[in-house]
Amino acid sequence: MNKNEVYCDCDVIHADVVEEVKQKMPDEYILYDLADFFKVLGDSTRVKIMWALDEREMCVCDLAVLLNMTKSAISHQLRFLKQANLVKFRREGKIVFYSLSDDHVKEIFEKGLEHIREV
Amino acid sequence: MNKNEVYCDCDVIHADVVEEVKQKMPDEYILYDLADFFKVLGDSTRVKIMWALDEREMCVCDLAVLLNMTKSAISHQLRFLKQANLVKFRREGKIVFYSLSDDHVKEIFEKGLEHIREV
DNA sequence: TTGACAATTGAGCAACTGCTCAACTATAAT
DNA sequence: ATTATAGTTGAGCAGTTGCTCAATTGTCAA
Repeated sequence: MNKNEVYCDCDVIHADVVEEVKQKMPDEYILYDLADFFKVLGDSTRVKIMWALDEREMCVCDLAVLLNMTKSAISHQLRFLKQANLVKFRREGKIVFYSLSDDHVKEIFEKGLEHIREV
Repeated sequence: MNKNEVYCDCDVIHADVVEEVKQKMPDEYILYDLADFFKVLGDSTRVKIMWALDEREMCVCDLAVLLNMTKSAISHQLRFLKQANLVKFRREGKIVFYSLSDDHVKEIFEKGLEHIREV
């Protein structure tokens, strides 16, 4: 796909505004990564996991029991959270304990929760 | 589907932990709404729109030109953002101007951006 | 009233996502 | 070694999502 192709179906109305905003626009990949970051938090199962891990370190089985889901389903979602660096883990024998990996994320998560509770 | 049915395929390992976390767990719908909130921010088109509106109030056409997309596509996404109360709008003749509706959201959005830039 | 243009909307489709299921690995106990 | 349990993984499928396209609404100017 040609990146320079024009898909827009209308003429610019406020050329000055568009130009000004375009100048300041961050690199494409930054906004892409930002969307991916929010996307990881944009699923109820993952949000529940995040909330639980925000309370306590937990293993896959406990999470499965808590959320009444299969280990497999939980494990799949933990994979996303791991890849996005939202959770970390430690192994203790057969058991793998998960916890939140990042205070920054914790803050954003808790701010989101606060926002929802006010609406 | 029966809500009380058990889907989990394993026994609880740390019953005390699960019980404690279950007690504190917010109502189902709260975490559901939180996921929906993040989900709205979890798309690159909507993130770009949010970023642009964080800079300046803009009309549909200008957004379409800025992001090189059709008015229709932009309008569809603005619909989501409207429904989620992330943007507000005002009509001026034929033109509809959109802007961010919420300082809380602005803060979460900017914190997310900051987080991405640090990684 | 008619035409022009900004914006919205619904149907439909291709791409994506979250789960299930079955097979697998890792570790510990016997 | 064998068995049991915790956890992971890949394929596949049903449900969801973001776009296109065409039709429509809303507003203004001639």
